[in-house]
Amino acid sequence: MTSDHPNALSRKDQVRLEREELILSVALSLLKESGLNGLTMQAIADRTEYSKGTIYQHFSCKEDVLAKLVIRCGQRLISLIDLALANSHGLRHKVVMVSWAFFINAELESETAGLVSMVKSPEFQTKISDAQQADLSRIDQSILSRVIGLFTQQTDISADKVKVGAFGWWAMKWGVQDVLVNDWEMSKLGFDDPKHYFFESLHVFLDGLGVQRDELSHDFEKVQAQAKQIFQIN
Amino acid sequence: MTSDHPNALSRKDQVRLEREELILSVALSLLKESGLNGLTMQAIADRTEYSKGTIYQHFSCKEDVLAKLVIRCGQRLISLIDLALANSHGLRHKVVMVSWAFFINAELESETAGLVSMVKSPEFQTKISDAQQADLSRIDQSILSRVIGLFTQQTDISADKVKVGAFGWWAMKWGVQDVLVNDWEMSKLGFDDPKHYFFESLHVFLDGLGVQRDELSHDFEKVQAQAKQIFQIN
DNA sequence: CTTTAAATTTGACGCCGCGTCAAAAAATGA
DNA sequence: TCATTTTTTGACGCGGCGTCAAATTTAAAG
Repeated sequence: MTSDHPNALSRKDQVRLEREELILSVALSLLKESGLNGLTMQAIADRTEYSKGTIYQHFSCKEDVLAKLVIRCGQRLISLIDLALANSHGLRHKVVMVSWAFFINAELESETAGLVSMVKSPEFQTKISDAQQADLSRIDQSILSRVIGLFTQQTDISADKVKVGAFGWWAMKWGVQDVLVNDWEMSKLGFDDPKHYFFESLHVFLDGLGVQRDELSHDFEKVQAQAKQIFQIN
Repeated sequence: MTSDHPNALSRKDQVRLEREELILSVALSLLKESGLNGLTMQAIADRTEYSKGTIYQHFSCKEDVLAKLVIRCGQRLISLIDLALANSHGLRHKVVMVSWAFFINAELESETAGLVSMVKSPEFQTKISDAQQADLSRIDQSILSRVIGLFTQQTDISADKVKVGAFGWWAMKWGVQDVLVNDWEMSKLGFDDPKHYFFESLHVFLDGLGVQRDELSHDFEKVQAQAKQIFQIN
């Protein structure tokens, strides 16, 4: 039983992979339509026209499905970040564009983005496989190492500030994500557009770090348009 | 049936309130011992020596219990913040001490602190009463208004930066909270003590805002000791 | 103290979703 | 065609949530 295509997946694996895709896409659509509550294993089975047992041959539990969704979302994010880094110039501009990668990725699949912090909770982690935990961990590592590398390579920031820069950006970014995904009552307190305030805060932070200013980066609308163009949105 | 103590709670209400306390303390201890999974309505009933039905006379659902825990935790936080504000001087020092209020509050009851973002999720919000939602909302408002007030009153920050300052601090703070409660694999990337990095980042941010520096605020150990003293920890 | 009425407590019950597994169906191959 | 392996199926058991009719307790009235 040798494969016809030595380098390709066997027919069996091919089918298996396609079905996994199907299950995930169905899960995502259920999530969009009726939220976490509407996403049940039975519902996935019904919608995919398979039975529950078959679903369980691909995913060990509900958490496994959700984790996989988050992992895919994270991988897409990384590719957006790489696009951002490849299409920007200067530390400040790069940091801004990387931040936009996050926002746009979250917009592309807000349902999934909202699950990230839940997936990182201890309760959740105990239910998923070590492999999945490792995948999730690797995503954060990939992102953070890119940011650290970015701060390191650029000349306009002192060596001892590199990690502080990466950390501060990381913390701010997650804080805002939290605010955005559940739409925290920010507006009730006069913060109508959290993204605007995020970028203002980010610039203040970069100022504090001693990162060189540039005109383009401070123009919210212009940078947003640029981001959408780079990431090919709309 | 007039009350013996005109200004006090009626006997009935008194009993009711005591029992609510009991239920919450039992819920908290269950949470500490066996996590969210171990916290079931039946377990609360067993531990309190009441029956499930009676528990349900106090709380409409499990989420109601959790929300109440988070609200109490938030109220204690506000009192810590007020202590911090009353015992610190100058904008930078005050911001630092308020941040410590958060960290120490989270340490005092880490189980509850870890629930905050979950409680804010849309799924969760649909399950709790409007009153609870309002209480939760009010806590954030109280905190943010104190911080905004703080930035407004001080003279070393321009008016148009006030909201940016409050927002940036808020975002950073939540981001770090996220990192701390689930212990995000920060250490794997060389960020051994997130709190240290948080305060370094915070100072960078305050620098960027143009907040006056002072010696004390930059000494992590000293400020931590001061915070513990003010909040009467240990 | 008894009787009656109201208030409170109880836990068995119904429901739903998860995950399992023996049996059925399909695929393989001889 | 039939035997064997692989895959699929959905009925089932379990556990937790929330309910509600019945039991118990408390209060009031006679």
